[in-house]
Amino acid sequence: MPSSDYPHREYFAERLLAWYRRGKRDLPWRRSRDPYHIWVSEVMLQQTRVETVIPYYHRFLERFPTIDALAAAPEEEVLKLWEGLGYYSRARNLQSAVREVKERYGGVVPDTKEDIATLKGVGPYTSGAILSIAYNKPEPAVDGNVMRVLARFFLIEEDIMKPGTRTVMEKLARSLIPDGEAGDFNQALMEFGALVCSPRSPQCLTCPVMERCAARHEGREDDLPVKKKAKPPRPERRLAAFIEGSGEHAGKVLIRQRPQEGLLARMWELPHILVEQGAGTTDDEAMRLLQGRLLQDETLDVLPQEPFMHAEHTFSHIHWDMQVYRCRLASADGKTGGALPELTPFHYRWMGHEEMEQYAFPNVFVRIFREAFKQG
DNA sequence: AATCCGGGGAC
DNA sequence: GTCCCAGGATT
Repeated sequence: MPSSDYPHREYFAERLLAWYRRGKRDLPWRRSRDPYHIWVSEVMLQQTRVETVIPYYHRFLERFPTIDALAAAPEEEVLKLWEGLGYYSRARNLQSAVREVKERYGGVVPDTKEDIATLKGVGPYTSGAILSIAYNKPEPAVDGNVMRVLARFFLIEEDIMKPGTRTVMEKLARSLIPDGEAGDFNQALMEFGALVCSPRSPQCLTCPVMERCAARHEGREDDLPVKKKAKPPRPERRLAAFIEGSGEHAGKVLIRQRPQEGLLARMWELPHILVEQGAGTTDDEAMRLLQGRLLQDETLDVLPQEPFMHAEHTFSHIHWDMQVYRCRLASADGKTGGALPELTPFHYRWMGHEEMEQYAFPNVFVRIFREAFKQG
């Protein structure tokens, strides 16, 4: 159905815009007009809450205030500033795209859909967000929030997980933008979704457009949007080695860097192995498995000593159940400086406690280190 | 169309 | 425990 057939479009847009201007939140990126700053905020906000992003946004722009600064930075430093935010390819893509802007566009963030959509990590949402917020161009910025709001007010019952539904939403959202008000209107839509038309128990009693909300009239605001349920994360059992050095490496812990691609790409971690679900259920068996597999796969000769701690971590699609064992190196003299594993996908290194700030770790390992160093 | 890619907060 | 969030890339 054509967007022009949806009723109360003008009412909806004007009321929402007025609501936004009456009491919009004072967010850090709303204090800047720099398209680069807007861009950074939008990438950080992908799948991430406003409150989570704020401290990262400040730290990131303090260190990389300009496109030139980010373009010139070492990649590890960018990754370290992203530590804990998740979806780390966002950081790599952002830096890659910033370098592209510097080289191809003379350091000016493009202001056309065609150009900006070619940048790495800039999809339909981020493209529309930058064009509308930074340049006030009448492009829709449809995220999960916007789809929820539109699904309710206009009673759209298609599954919002289907790509086709997104197209419908984008057309409708485009048709709603008041002349010359793209930036504020798009932000109004998202702010409204976050504060009033929330996923669960929407605040209909304070809603500025409740009178003409189709879902509200049908009493179905709790049933919309329709969204197919995601598959549960598959369980993975992992055994990790907390290996403390001796001799010249006394007081240090052996860490390794993950491969260039895939899950947690280029992040650092404790050496660990993936075992079958039923395997290593007793500590004795687990320690045998750990020793055997680290030797076989990584040519890393360790002697597991005792269970150290247990850690769980859930990604979108995987659940890690990780048992950590305190280990010693098997080599008698402890001299392993030239004998760290090679010819594996990982890069090994000794790390002193005070060197943690140089390496980016997934949160599950940050938690383990924090607990380990607390014990001394 | 389905899967991969983090982490945390609200309930 | 459950749900979902200011999504994008890859296949």
